[in-house]
Amino acid sequence: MDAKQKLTPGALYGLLGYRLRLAQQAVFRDFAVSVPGLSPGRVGLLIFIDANPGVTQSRLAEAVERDRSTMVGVLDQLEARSLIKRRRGEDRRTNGLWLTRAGCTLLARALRGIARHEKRIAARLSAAERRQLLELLGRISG
Amino acid sequence: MDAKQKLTPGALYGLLGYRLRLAQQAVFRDFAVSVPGLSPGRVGLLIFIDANPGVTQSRLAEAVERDRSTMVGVLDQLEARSLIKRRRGEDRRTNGLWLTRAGCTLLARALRGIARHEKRIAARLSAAERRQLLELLGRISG
DNA sequence: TCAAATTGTTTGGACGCCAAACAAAAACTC
DNA sequence: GAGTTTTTGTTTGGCGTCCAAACAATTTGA
Repeated sequence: MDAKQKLTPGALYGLLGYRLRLAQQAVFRDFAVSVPGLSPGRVGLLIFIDANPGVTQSRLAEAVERDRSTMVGVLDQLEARSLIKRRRGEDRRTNGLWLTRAGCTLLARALRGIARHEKRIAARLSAAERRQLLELLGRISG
Repeated sequence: MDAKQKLTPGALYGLLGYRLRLAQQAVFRDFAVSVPGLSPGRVGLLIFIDANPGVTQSRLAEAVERDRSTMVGVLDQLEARSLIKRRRGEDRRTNGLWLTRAGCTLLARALRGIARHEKRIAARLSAAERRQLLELLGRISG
């Protein structure tokens, strides 16, 4: 009942994958607080569509490194919430993607939340450290 | 057909959460190749149980920062594969966890796979960089 | 002794990953 | 131009992980 026996982390704590998961979990939790109602992944899509209006589903999926088939359901939901619209392209296989006005508005709000979020996260890192973290992460992503 | 219009990443690429996801995805993909048949999370559990035989479900969940309720199903599966066993503790609410012999064997094999995996990942980083990456990730995880 | 907390569990929901298949449309090949 | 191949969006199904709320059994604390 007294002191719980100490837990030895074993090899676990030295594993990159494990440490990445812990970090990502912490970041996502903070994100959820700062940007309610929109998951990191979804905001990412909105940001990307905003920066590339008319982008195709496949190219979007490729750009954010997600599966084409995963994209369908997510976009369905965003469309159902009237945040984006699809429009058939001249290549009639494709759907072009645009933000609706509501989507723009929500994105703007989300971006303010993200700013707070990033600020809170970055508070634990100096600017140089933050930059280097991104650099090292980039090296790992290939 | 020629040059696809360039996609501008927008604010996305500067976001820590996004970059963490990309890195983790890359690491997990490589992991899946190096350690077939066992997800990173599950190997983590085996490692932890091995280092802390008799550990309780709740304490295990807490240690690896997962939910108690998530743990149940995963442990069910590991037990169904005869990799671990549960045994009721003297506090009769608890289940103590141990690796079975098969679990030990599989873990040993997995650890060899992980060694290859980490080596391949670490190839993109110097030892110092790797150390610093872990340090920075730790800072973020809180 | 009685109320409160803990443990494992179930249920239900959400998100994201992947693989295999399919029809429509476009791009190639001959 | 006819026929094959490729691409695109889609559906389906499965897996892993996360979270919240509830519950019975058990232990702890008042």
